[in-house]
Amino acid sequence: MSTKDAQPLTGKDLARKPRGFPDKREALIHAQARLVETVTGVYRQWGFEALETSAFEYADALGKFLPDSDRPNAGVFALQDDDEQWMALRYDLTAPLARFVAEQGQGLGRPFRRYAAGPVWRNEKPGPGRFREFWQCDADTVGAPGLHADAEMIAMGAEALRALGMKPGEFVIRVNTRRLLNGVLDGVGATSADTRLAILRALDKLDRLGPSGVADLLGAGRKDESGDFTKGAGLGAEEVKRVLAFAEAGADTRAMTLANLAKATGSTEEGKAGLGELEAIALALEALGAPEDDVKIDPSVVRGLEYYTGPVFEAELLREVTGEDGKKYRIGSIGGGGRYDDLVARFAGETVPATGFSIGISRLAAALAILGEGEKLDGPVVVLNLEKDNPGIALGLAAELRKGGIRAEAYMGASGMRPQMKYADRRSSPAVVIVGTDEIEKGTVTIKDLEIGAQKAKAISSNEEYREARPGQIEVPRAQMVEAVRRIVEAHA
RNA sequence: GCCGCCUUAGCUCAGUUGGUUAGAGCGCUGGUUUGUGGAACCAGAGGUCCUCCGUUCAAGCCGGAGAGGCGGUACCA
Repeated sequence: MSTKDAQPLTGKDLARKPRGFPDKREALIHAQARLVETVTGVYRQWGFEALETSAFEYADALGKFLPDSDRPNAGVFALQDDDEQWMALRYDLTAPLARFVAEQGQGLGRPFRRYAAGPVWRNEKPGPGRFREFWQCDADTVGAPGLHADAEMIAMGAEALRALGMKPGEFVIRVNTRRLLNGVLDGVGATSADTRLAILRALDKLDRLGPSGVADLLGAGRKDESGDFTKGAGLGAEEVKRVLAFAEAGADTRAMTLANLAKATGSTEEGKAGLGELEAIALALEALGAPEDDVKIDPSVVRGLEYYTGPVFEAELLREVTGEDGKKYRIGSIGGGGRYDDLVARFAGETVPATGFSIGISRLAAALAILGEGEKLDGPVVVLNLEKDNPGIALGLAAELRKGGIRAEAYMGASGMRPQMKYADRRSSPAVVIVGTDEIEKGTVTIKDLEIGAQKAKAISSNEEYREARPGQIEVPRAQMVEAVRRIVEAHA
């Protein structure tokens, strides 16, 4: 600290972006806006209403459910208000909802069904598709204890992902319940909190590490590629086998998985109760028409180690994603949720059953950007500034186009024509308007369709020919400019 | 947090046994063409060789420490 303070940063060293806090440009902003609009549209259709809370909450309202109880100060961004109370940026949209519900008390009718979209902040190590500031889009039902409320969340989540254009097999929502997991833990005689936690964490990695990796983690431990060692849960060989058999009970259909689980679960109270929960959810999913491809029961889903009390769900992008750099990226989880019956009780004393689903907008947008599915957006029409002594001509024409409802700008600067054309090209302009001495004398404007121009240019080899051809170019009387430009712009859209 | 790899221009990188003024391609800004996107040619801008300390007559290159980045792992409400 002291060394750095003594040598203040200057110049480029000063222009540093904190990692994990993305700068978003045109294409990404529009992609995210479309995602939010689509997802909230589905939530509204299912009868949820909008609720926005602010970025900051008091740290104690975010509660003991901090990111990592091993490192209580990491995970959230916190600061002290001028009355010395600790405030923290929200790390999800659920904890603030619980605070809101508790604060409103009986005044809020129940069940309360709300959706929300906005940024959340987590102070963690960022990675590809993983940020310290990112958007989530949530729906929650507060005050509904029945399992059909959880099933509704799951089916609606699947519908939202479908609405975003995902095809069968491109994503899956995997469903489990904490009670079933508790049954397994009881079944192998895991009593200490540490051991139970280690087993759950190992299970959660089944899809990434595979059965042998999970077996290592359940037993003595596992060494990763870099040689780092992770201590295991310390189960005996027989227990490892039983836990793995349970975790791998997932099958093609929900009914088959349930049948497998009935065999693997054993006779513990919690196990039976958990199985019953999943059966009830499966039934409701049937009624809601949730496709088998979209929603699977998967006993290896753990998720939410702290506040989930019952069913948990995890949405995963299955498509393999290859970036422009040729590298393959694993996007993984793009959403999830579950039942959190005790969260409101922290504030109110009164237990309020609640369940919710959350879609990770930023991660999805990053995935779609990597997939190259960002929208190609047209830039503005550019009016070239050729009469350098009289920039008012270009300004006036641009104003006229805008008045006609066309997105347009006059070129700012006094460069030659070539740089101005290059500028319009880089902006992805649909057209440029060219008015120089010739046009002024004739009372016309020249309009160039840049897309047609680009297509025709491919067939032209010499530079002279290219210039002579002036592809995609028309000259119209000045009075017809707005209409002629509009035709070109609309043909692009 | 732990482990590994990496750090030279906006980007991708070259840079010999330590040797004088650190380069290329792409990109950017312009010009050749007072008026045409691609191509060609020409020019220009752009560098704390990550930082500091050390070794040396001499360090982008060698040694040490630190920082940052990437990947893995842990964690992920």
